[in-house]
Amino acid sequence: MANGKIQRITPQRRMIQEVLDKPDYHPTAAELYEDLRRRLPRISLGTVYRNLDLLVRNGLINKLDMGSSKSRYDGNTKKHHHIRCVSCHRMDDINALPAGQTEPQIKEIRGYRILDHHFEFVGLCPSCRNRQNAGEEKRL
Amino acid sequence: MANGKIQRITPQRRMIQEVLDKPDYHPTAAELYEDLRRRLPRISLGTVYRNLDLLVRNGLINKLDMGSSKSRYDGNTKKHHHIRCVSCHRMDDINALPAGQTEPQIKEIRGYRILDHHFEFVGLCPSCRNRQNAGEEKRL
DNA sequence: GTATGTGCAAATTATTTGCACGAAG
DNA sequence: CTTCGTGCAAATAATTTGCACATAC
Repeated sequence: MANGKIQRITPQRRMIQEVLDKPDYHPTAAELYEDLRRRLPRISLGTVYRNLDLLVRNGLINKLDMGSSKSRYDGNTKKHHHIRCVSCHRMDDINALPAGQTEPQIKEIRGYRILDHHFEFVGLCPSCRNRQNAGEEKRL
Repeated sequence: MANGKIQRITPQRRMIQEVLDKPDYHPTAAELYEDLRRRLPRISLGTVYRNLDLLVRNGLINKLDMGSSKSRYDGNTKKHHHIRCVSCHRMDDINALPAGQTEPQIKEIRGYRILDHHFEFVGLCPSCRNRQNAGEEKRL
């Protein structure tokens, strides 16, 4: 993986993209690795990380770093936002902003040239709302 | 640090809060540690992490996990948003949303009970705009 | 005086990388 | 065939933790 361009299509690479194409699926590298192993038993975690990094650098997937030490990856490259569960760390897509909200069009703030923006909503997912006040879940 | 409540005020704990009170200051744990060592030469990195975690759990500071493997910490607990430089990872506060933007008031999306939301703007900070197209900086 | 907090060092977790072999083009 | 990619294992980087001593209250 000398430079940053994708040169070859390997089964590993193709499968990573294919699996990440599911909607509302934002796995960590380790979760993705477990998924992939069912179909490519000899794949290694290093290969998963190398390919994720390559796909991110080529703009084919996105890396999400939010509220956890582990990165998550998102195959949906269309503009959208996320909602994350504070309790179980589940993450889902939000394709349209809530009523009355519009995407900011501004190009400069505080001297920065603005390239992009994200919303993140934080809350309790449907499952965690139920067993809510059952104390903190995994607090990773 | 048996449970989650702050029991005692130690010089280390007081100094961490005091240093984090500066505006537009969002250091990583390691950066904060270096800062603190100038005034408390014997402080340890473990103590910094333990106190940051405790302060976060008590709502006295915020932890920011965005676009990097290192967490940053923010002493400003008033509602605000951030802009982050893609190149040098500098991060600044945005206290008011851009013209036309309002804070979402919605309480539920996709079955989640919404507790909070953040905007993050991403762009090039003033310094990096200058030496821009000078290729990628530290890509941490 | 006692429980909580600290410093230190070792442990853990997530991610990255060197190297020899394998496979895409 | 040649270069790029993979598996494996070891290396790094960030964060957490066990333990004996120190200190806030």
